[in-house]
Amino acid sequence: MTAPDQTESSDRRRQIMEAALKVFSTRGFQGATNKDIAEAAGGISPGLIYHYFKDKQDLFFSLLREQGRLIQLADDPQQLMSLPPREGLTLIGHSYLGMLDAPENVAIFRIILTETLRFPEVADMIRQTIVDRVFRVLRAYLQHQIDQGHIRPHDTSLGVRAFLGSIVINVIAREVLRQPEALNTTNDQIVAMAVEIFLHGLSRVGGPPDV
Amino acid sequence: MTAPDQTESSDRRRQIMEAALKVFSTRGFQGATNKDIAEAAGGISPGLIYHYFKDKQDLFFSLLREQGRLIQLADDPQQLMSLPPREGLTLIGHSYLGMLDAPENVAIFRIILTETLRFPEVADMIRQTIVDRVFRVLRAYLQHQIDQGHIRPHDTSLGVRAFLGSIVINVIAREVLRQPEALNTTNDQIVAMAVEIFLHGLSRVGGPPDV
Amino acid sequence: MTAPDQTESSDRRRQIMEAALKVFSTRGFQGATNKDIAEAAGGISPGLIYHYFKDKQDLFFSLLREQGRLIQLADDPQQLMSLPPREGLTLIGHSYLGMLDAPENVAIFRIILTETLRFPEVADMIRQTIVDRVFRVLRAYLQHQIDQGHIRPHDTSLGVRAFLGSIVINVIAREVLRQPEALNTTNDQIVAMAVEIFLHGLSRVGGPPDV
Amino acid sequence: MTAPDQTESSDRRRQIMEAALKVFSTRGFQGATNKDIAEAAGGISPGLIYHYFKDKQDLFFSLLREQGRLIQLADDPQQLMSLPPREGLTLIGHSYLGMLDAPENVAIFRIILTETLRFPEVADMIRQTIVDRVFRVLRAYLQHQIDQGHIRPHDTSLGVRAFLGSIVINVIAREVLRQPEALNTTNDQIVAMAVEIFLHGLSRVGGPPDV
DNA sequence: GATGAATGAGTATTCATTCAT
DNA sequence: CATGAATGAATACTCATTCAT
Repeated sequence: MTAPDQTESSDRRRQIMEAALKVFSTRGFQGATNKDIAEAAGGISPGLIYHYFKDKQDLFFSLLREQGRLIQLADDPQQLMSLPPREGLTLIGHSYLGMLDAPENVAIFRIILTETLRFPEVADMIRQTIVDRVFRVLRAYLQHQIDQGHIRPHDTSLGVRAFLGSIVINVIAREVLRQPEALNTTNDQIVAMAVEIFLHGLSRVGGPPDV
Repeated sequence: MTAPDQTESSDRRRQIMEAALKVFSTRGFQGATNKDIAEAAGGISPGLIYHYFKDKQDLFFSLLREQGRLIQLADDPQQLMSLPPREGLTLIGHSYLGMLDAPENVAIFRIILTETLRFPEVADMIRQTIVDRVFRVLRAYLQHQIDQGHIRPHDTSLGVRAFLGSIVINVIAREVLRQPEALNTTNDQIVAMAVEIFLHGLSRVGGPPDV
Repeated sequence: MTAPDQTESSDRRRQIMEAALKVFSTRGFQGATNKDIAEAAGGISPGLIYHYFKDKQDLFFSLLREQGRLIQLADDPQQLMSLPPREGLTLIGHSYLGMLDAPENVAIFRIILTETLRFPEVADMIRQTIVDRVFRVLRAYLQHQIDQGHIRPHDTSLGVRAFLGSIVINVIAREVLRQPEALNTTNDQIVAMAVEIFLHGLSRVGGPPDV
Repeated sequence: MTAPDQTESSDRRRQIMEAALKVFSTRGFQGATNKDIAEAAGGISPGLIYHYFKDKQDLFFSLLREQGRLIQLADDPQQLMSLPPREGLTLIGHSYLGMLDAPENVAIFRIILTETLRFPEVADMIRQTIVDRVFRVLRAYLQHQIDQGHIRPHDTSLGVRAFLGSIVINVIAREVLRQPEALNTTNDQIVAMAVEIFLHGLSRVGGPPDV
């Protein structure tokens, strides 16, 4: 008659993880108390967390694992591959940057930066569930464009990092350092600049006409 | 004949700060206990820390402040300005990246990423003592090259971030995420790629000959 | 049939306050450790105190506030007013002195003397919850007796203090200074002397016959 | 050539005791740190205290002992005894109350109230050096007046306390409870009221004419 | 499932006291 | 005499975790 227990239980579990995501992202792993999390989860009792998770660290890792899986990337390689460099990179850039705009993902991003030092496993986990996926897609795309003759051959591992770095640093400047200039920059500007540089550079010599 | 002995007390202070730098950078502000720091400072009594610093936060901030001041940048603008783009950017890139190679500075970098969320003041301090100085030098250089006609006019704020981002991300990949590919990359490769992309991009169309 | 069990938690709270009252009154606020209090409260864990009180000062103030409320005074003004001076003052004197006989109230009295310097708020609180109430009753009574022509007009504020002072000093002599002579004096003697003096004085000139 | 060491040393000792008197009286024994005292003593080093006193408690007791001795009372019994009741009591009252007006003595008074509970020895010491002396003088005076037929025979121990209590309570009301009415009262008013009550009481029946 | 009282192991901090200089 | 660095013991307070209900 009643809804299956399983669902109800999963809801509660998810509710706790969502609360934990918020709290961990603002206070860090050590700074977040179980009481904080319990309150953020709609005022449940701190003890209840231990019905769903072995301990605080288990909650933390479960959170990263499951949240990491939810992150959506430019994951339609089929369609991506057929795009020419400017369009493809713009798509990837926006996809990646847009991902960092969703509050849950900013939270994850903060946690990565914050807790990776304390828990080496977090670095591994994040690499496996997020970073490597992005890199794989982007490297495949670059290789494809090289094969197509649109882009010069180069160390794509370095190339991928250079391209993503020129985008991601803006998020750090915004969210971590809160640099005034960075706060006024739109995602469009960021991606356009990253793509333009990646493809043509800013040198006047031998480059395309002025931007 | 020798320098006066009065440095003894300052030595102890410095000794504590150096220990704290290590401990904070691996365990974070909250994770570092005074006991840890006291042990790292050669087994002194934890109470002694309070002779030199008001409290843990004072130690932390003193540390960042004084360490931040020590960071040496490509600070000879005179010589820098006269260099053509490739040489100038390479110099800046190496200067910046080399700075991050010194263990104390990697520690500072980790702390920045880690504690900036918990202490907004840290973001301010770091911006003032480090980031803004780097940005100022680099923006001035770019503007100069634009004025000279070597580089196309563009939003230099975005340009600076793009260039530095394509370098700094390698440090994150190395030190934070410990990506295997990033660990095998030399500083020379990183800077060369960043400069090449920044100046000419990787597009075959209208670009220079293959790298 | 029996009262609901929900008092369990309040019982614990009260148990802690009672223990604290004892410990504070003998060791003072600073001298009382949470360990002392926890042990006096039946060997509970010191941490448990923080379930019921924000911190040590909150426990201390809660204690004074709630205990202060419990103090019963000659609070039936109706009946009091109709009594002639000797009976009325004797009643008030005994009521006040008897109050100081209860061990909890001696404890409160000690705390007042002891901590009022460190916490000005304690003085305010005690004045409001205890002293002002006593003074109000007694001043009203004196004024009434003046109006009735039984007592000469005078500054009743000073009069009240004189009467109470001649009683209270015996408690100080007993409980604080432990003067041998004071220890042998009964409450009856104290009150009788205070009343006699207050009404007739001890001068032979123009006074009543010998006591 | 230099002043005798002994004096210089005594000066330093006295300087520390004076500083300690101030600090103890505002912060209590436990609340006063050696650092506080050293600073109040003109910025000497905390360690120096241990040249003159065995430990903090020794400083505290030395202080009370020596300060107690300094307190000057209505100590010319010869002259006192010859005064009639009103003049004699007024002199004693003013002498006692005036003593409490000197800041050092208010400090002592506060310390008595505050630390007597923690150190039973303090009660003994104070009783011996101050209270008993006052009582002895006053009891002798009362007995003399009784013998002279000026005052009715009574338990002079109780009588002394009643008289002093009606005065001292005003100091408590002022200094401890900070009662607004008490703050506006002059010493003259206090003593006059205490003497008037002690001699004639406030009853209209059989008393002297209105005050 | 759910609560929240209870514990115990920690942690920052304070401070009297010592002692080398 | 005098300093102040150094210690160690104490202490208020926090919090993850457990468990009886």
